Amino acid sequence: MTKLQKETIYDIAQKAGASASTVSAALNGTWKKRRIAKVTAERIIAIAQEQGYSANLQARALRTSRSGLVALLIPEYNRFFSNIAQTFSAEVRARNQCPVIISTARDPEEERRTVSDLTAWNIDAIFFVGSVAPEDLSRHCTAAQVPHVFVDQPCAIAPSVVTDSRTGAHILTREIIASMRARDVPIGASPRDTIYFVGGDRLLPSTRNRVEGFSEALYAHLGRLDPDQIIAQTYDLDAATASISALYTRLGGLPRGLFINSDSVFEGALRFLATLPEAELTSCSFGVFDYEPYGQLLRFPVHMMRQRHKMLVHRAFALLDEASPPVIEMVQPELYPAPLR
Amino acid sequence: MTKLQKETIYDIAQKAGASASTVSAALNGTWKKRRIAKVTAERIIAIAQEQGYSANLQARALRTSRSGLVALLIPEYNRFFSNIAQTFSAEVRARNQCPVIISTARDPEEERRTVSDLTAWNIDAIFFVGSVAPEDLSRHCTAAQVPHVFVDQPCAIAPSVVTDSRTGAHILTREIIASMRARDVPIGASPRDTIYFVGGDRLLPSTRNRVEGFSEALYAHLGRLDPDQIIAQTYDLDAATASISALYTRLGGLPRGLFINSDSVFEGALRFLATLPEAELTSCSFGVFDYEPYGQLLRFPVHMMRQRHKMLVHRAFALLDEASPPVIEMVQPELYPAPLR
DNA sequence: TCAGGTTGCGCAATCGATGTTGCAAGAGAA
DNA sequence: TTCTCTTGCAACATCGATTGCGCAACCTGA
Repeated sequence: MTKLQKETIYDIAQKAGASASTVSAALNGTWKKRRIAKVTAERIIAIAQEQGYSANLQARALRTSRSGLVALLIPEYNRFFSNIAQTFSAEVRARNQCPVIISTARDPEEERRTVSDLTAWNIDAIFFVGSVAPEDLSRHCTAAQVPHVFVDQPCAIAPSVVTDSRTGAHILTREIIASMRARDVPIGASPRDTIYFVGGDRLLPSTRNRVEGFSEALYAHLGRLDPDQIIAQTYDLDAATASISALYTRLGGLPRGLFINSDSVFEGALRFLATLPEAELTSCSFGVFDYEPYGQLLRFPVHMMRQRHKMLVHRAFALLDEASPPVIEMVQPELYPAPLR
Repeated sequence: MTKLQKETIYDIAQKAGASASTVSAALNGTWKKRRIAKVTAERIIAIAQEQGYSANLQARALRTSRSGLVALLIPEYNRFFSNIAQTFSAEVRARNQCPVIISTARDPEEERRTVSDLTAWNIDAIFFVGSVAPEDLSRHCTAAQVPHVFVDQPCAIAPSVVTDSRTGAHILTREIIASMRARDVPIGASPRDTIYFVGGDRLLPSTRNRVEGFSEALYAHLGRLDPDQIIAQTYDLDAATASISALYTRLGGLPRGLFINSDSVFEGALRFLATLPEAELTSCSFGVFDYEPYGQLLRFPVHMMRQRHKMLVHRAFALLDEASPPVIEMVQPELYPAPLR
């Protein structure tokens, strides 16, 4: 069993008959540079091992002003962000640093506070995922000289890696159109015979780009587009339930196509959809901009656009490593078409 | 904009015409106790505010040997653990501390390393969720004098809060039985006309308890139970797919009842189930020991047992607060019966 | 034997915040 | 006026690891 009273390099030094600085050098691997005899270093290392010594990281961080901590800020713990977190953790571990993951609930104030906290911890780097106010956060980090990168939400003044939402939305929309045509829906014939875009926040670039990709694809097919077809105020789950329900009432039934922005919106929508008879559901072609394995197992066909979370994270690390200037790197999402039945 | 060079209490002291210790006292709120004049304290606080000062937390932690960090260790980021993480974060924030969430991939070695890391950071407390080797971890924490608590997986030598898996499994099993009877299944008539338990790790207490609850309920109804009906080696998703598939082959079809242990197993199972025609699915009554909103929207009825994650976390905090001795506190899960169709 | 080079290691300052101790100035009492 | 309190604040040691600097001891060649 290890000591109750925490050991310090001074304790080790005493036991090894050396000085604290020698111990420090030995344990750091800098002993060669500091011309410590190999035998001395090895003796010290052996003693430290057997005593179960581990350095006080605050002291080290205080001295070196590097904490060995790398943070990931996510809005919440949904499937997409959790996947990102998983990939991020593994990568940080592989670099012998410590991953710290914090959710900020899409609250700009909370984001700022968290960044302050983290810089007060001399954090080595911060990954922002889906932040609400990127530029503001970036300025904070720059002021505190903290390297940082944005994922899934671009920042004008910092390196960013984002999913190509516009192209993705375009492709997904075309898939929905194809699916409707396969069912002989007279696209555009009536307000119900078209596609509606639901969910997300139009003020955010990702939603904006998805709306653009959606609009382009639909316009290319139909030659027109009603602004009413786009209902994008929030990612909130309950709001999604309400939106779909309202749309249903307005149209007197489900539309023939639905473009659903994000998995939380999907989940919210399903709460309403679950109350409908199966026949109504199968009369609508669904496209979801996100991937949710359960989606493929529902009673109606759902096309999904999966964001490549591993790629996003890996590219983000690459940008950090090369101390990249502000650029926006695009990663293409993958289409998961609905299984044929 | 804040300074480029980080400010210290010494800088503030100079600007305020005071000493560092006075500044420290003023900013800590301990100025009253240290007999600093109110005006002085207010002047210092004002200056610190306007300079955007924030304390170097390593220095503070080094001095006080309290970091203000509270850690949560989870096996992975699935829905249940993510919910726990969310609740945990909020609670820690409310206490003005900093939540740190780390996933250890169910790897005991990784768990130990992480605990070492955390104690090296003078972590204030650790919450272990679903740990593989609780006693070992607990000893480590005790040695390092770190308060800790176990959630969802009991520890013999530390306070723990767990879901009452046994009672929950009993109730869920009865629900499956009721559902089978409603469909006029001749329970026990043939190997297919009964319930199979799939997934989880029998070496872990939670799975063991669920198996017990399941067995009791089934035995109470039938008066017998074949050990073959219990297939519980792992929580792994791919393994679950394989298990269900093998069971299907063995029985020449789906059984009439399935008790599915955890959402990851559910997801794995669905990969196979999705390949079956709808009629086969509706011939089986499903019970899942976990809650997954999508489950209520599948093409077949699924009964679910939801773990009360908020309650689990709140009780865990309570046990920590009262510096509880080793006890195991039970929290009842909630049944979410399949919606009627 | 001595200048000059190399090897091996310890001294002490430092990072920034905290808190104990002690000192000076003013208030009140004698 | 002198003595005792009280008030208000600064000096300084401290937490533990890191690192620039420098000092011995030893070696080598002249």
